[in-house]
Amino acid sequence: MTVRVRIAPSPTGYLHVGTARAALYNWLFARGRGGVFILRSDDTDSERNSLEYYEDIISSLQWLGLDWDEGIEVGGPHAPYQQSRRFDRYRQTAHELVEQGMAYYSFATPEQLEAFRQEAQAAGRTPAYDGRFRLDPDEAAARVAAGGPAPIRMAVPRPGATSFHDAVRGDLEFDHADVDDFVLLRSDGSPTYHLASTVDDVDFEITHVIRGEDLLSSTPKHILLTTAMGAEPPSYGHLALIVGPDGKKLSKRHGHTALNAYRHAGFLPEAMVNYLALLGWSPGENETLVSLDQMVERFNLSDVTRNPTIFDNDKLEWMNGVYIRALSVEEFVSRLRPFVEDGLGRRLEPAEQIQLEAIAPHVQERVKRLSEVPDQVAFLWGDVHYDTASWEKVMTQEKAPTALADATARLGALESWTTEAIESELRAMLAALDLSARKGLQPIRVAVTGSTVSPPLFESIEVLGREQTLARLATAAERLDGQSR
RNA sequence: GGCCCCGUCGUCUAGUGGCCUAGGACGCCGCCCUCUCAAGGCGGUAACGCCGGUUCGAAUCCGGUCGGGGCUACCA
Repeated sequence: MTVRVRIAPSPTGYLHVGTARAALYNWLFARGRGGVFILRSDDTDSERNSLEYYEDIISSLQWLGLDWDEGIEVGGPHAPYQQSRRFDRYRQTAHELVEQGMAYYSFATPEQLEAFRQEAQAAGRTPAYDGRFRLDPDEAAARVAAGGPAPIRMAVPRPGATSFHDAVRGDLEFDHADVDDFVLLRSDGSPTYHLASTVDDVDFEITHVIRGEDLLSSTPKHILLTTAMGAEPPSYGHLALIVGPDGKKLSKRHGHTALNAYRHAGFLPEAMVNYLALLGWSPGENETLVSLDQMVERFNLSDVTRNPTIFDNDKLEWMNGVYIRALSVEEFVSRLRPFVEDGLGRRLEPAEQIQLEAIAPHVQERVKRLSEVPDQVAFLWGDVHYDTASWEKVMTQEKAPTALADATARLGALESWTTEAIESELRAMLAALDLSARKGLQPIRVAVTGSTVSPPLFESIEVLGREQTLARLATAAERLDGQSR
């Protein structure tokens, strides 16, 4: 039997990192067994859906490199893959279940239900509605015919229990006393999540449902429903939740939960995928850096961990740095150009593009995120901005003026503007003034780049160019002079 | 409250009765390298929640306990 798995986000928010990880695991599972990966849109909530979120889900998945074989955008044999377009099918199913006596119109009032729950809780029982206010079929039918709106509830067989084997957690059993007669169809005729999701899983012939642990206790409902529909339940595998530093389900207050935030922050999709994969799964053999291909080869649901995992930004950043450094310089440049142009607020001129390519190898090993690059290369274009702390720290040194003057003279007279020549001139300056490289070069760095922290000085000077370098040395000298008077 | 899941360094994890004086990675600390910052190299810090039991032997099996989390809607 062909493996068919799905990921079913709701377009009521940007793609969440937890959903992204679930998508990745489903994708790995499918790809590793010649299966089919499906992208479905669980858009039953017309109030909160938005096109922006819908598009974000698609672009985020594409960015990660997770392609789907069937689903929204690409279509497939079971199209449409949007729940909002399948309401008739859900209603039909609910009505069929009523006819078969497996579900019923519920006329229990909210007050009755509330009182029941209170009482159950007070008595130390699970507040699961057991259908005690259910009308007999004839009376219910009469009230429906009279136009009384009512939700359709599942008639959960009691006593009874549902047991299943969870691919990551093992054998589980739920007593039906703890499963309530859940609503299938609301009184306004709209389907609940349980109904829509289960009907789709059956119709789309899903074989394995790999999803978050938050749905673990709803699984008996889904199995009951599937069976009631006369279908064979899929296998289930529940992933532990991704939590914040406080151990609670990852949410906005912990920081970024939207995958696109990481994209914009300059994380590479390769790094993101690698990190996400390791958040709850280990390839074994003490390995940390794993490519998508290797993951496909090794991924196994039984190797997925059961403990909740805390999202560790530090490790993600470290990993991203590793991936950035592994890029070829050309690749690095092409990926970071958008970030640089964004920072600049304009397109790069051809000459600037050449400068960027020249400085790239030196910033490549100094950043953990692409978004850090603009700041590091900003000194190349536009006016120098002197960082106050840097200036204070370095330019107040006794020999700073002399070093600037000497460097200006030497570089001004330089014939070939190469890193090597620049370095030897500046080292000659150090020797002449009896300064250590550590101390003597800092004034030059601040004069040229504006900060005590920059890419390597000699390379930076070469890339900046003779004209600009000399102009900046002059500006710094003037400014220093002005301050000393 | 009820039901369910989970419990190895700060974090992600390896570990499936002896190979564990518990391994790797991030972080942190120190040293080296060095024109700044990084990167890199070397070294260090640090964990089996607790109590019983089974066993010649337990991180690994069992029970309890404590702790954390999820669900508990005509949300998804």
